[in-house]
Amino acid sequence: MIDIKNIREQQSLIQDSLRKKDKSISLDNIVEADINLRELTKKLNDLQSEQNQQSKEIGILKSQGKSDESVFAKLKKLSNTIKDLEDEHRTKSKILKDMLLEIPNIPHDSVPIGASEKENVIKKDCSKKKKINFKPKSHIDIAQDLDLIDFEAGAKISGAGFPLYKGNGALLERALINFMIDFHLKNYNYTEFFTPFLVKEKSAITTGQLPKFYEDMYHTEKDKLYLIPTAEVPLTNIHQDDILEVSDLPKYYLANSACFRREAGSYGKDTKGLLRVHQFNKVELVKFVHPTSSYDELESLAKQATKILDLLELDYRIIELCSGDLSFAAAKCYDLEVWAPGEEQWLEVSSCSNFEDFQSRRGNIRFRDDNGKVDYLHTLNGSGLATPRIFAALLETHQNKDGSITIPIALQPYMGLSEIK
RNA sequence: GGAGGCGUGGCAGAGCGGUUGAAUGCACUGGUCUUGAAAACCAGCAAGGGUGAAAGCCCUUCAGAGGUUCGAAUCCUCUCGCCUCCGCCA
Repeated sequence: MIDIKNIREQQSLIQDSLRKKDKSISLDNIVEADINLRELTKKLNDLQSEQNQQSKEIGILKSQGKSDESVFAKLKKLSNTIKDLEDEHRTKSKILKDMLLEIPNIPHDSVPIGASEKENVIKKDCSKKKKINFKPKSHIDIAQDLDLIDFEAGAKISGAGFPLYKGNGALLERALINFMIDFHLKNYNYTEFFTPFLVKEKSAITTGQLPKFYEDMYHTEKDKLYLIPTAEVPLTNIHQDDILEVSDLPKYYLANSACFRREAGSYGKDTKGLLRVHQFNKVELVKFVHPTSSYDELESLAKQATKILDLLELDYRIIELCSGDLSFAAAKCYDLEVWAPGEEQWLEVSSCSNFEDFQSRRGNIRFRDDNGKVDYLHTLNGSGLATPRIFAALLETHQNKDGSITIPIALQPYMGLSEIK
């Protein structure tokens, strides 16, 4: 959420910035609603002040046994006027807040300007272009040949997009998760969590999934809970409504979780295999940091995630997203993509974003600085990493001509195997 | 699912429907004292909004949302959370 005060003071500047993300955005309605609301607030405050004062006087008189009931009728009228204004105020604040919740975050100045993913910038290509001197199979064929995933059974149980990992496939999935968690814990100062997978609406508003992307989320009708699309949601909301001490920052949190995505609007795209599924596992990294350090933290976050790819011996590149491709809540974002030689395409396996104070404002996550001043902190998150596409790229990259898969050395202790055949 | 209890400032814990944003204690911050520290003593110590150059002034907030009343932390209703007992269950 953008601070209404900023919008008020520099509407055109902010609007121009937002249009780098989405050309159709206008702040006119918001500014008008804000002016309107403040007028109402002032009127209401004045009346409340009057009411408070007069009620106090009555109290004093009464304590002296000199109560004068003749003013009651007048005050009753005032009281009713205030009630009406309060109703109006409530309604109008809610409307303004709802409008603000629909406004995306402002892209950072360093973000390249562009309308779509075509204008994303390849920041670094770290692929070694490992030679495969035979026609590589797709991960779907490999998984079927080695009996790692039963897509049909998954579809029977839950529908398309719910892969059923089996045997060494299930083992590989588990190994990947454990390897990644251990790597982050061993090398960086993270606290591990295991979170709820269902969250309240409020939590999904904090991180920016709601209200705008309601259609993308699974939710339970009776209890009005939402299945998390990423552990970012519960992790970030750990500090909902908290005021942290500056000495507690930065805080680094990590969790593996199942992630649930309806993928509404992408029917027919990547329907086969592991490239786009409704449920997958992801190790998520979340940072709560001081506002002055958040861009340094973003660089280190992205770097950290790439180390996993190095250790898994995968070809990857780092993409700097252009303004038009930035997600709703992000001010700046790097995507990591791995090369899948069977599919012959780059697969997004991680998104590392700085949200600045966008989420902290929504979730009321603040810190007290050295001077005792309270302010919103900055939040970041990054996948470290999402398994299904890693799983796919790993099979396709490390396949051998005889159909077997060589397990990267870093993963072997977790598999107890050096190859799958 | 049934029965009951509870929810007040960073924490603990008062609070008769009327200057209660809220006693008191602890913690914290500043000061006095001390060679230094501790102790003692003094002072300060919520967040949000509006207005203002600032000091200040005004408003809101005692889990959340409504209601009663001239006036609500205090009374009523609902919701949420926590605890205890019973039932069910991994």
